[in-house]
Amino acid sequence: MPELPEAETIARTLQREMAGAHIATVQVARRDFVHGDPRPLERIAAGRRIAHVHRRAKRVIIDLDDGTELVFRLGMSGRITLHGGDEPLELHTHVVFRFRDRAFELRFKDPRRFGGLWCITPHGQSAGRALGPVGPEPLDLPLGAFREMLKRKRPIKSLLLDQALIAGIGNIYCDESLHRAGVHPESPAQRLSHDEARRLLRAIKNVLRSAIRHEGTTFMDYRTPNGTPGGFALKHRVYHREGKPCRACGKPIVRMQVAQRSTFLCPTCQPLSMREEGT
DNA sequence: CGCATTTCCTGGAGGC
DNA sequence: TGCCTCCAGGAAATGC
Repeated sequence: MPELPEAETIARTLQREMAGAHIATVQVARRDFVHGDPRPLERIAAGRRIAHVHRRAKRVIIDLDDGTELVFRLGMSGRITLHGGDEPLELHTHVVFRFRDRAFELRFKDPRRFGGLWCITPHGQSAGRALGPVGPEPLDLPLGAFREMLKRKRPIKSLLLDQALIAGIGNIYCDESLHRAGVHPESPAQRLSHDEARRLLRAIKNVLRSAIRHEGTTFMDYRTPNGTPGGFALKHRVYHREGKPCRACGKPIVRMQVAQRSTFLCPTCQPLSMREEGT
């Protein structure tokens, strides 16, 4: 389940391996997986050079030398991998890039197809489904702006998962951050104290930075582009640990539904925030 | 506007 | 073993 740290890991790997690469050909196996400029991606990208690879929110973005942006949204089962060209195409491989000056090819596969590839050309027609609005990057977010965001009644978990408000946090890192901050996922956002808000933002940044250092989290699908799993699962304190002892207090981790998502928490370490308004 | 619910999709897990 | 149902998840669409 690629969230911000997984996308960051993929982007860094691709920037290291692919910056400067000359695209020879592009193969699109599923036309409805590609959005944006309606012209064929094969013709837009072939012959271009990869200028830079970076990340925004959970998206991996390849900048081409003519200003075209290729935006990869990974959904939950999306994978970008580098393969020797002689390896057989895996099922659900929707787009393949081949290069003049690289031995391997770049493949984008996504069995569940919650992801997609957006081709944004500099003066191109912006047809097709557009990308939704994206909030600020959490790693750059100042406390003041974060507290401004919290002025809503919604459960804090549903707010942290809202990409239009804050970018890149998914189910795993949301639960981990809330536990580290000692905040209950159902706490109304506006009921968090100043100290809870400060702890939560700090926890989000620490969890994301730590996960990036470990190259992300691997439960099932996710791998770095070179095929190695991420190492962050070992550090999980609540996610997928229902019934197991809380690493802080020893009481069992509880599972519940919040914001239509499976949610893991320690009710002892994460009391509901009850601050009265205006205090 | 704000928030909840439904939908998309496949593969893996669990029941029998 | 094999078949069936259920469920995970991000985010857009729909409903109230």
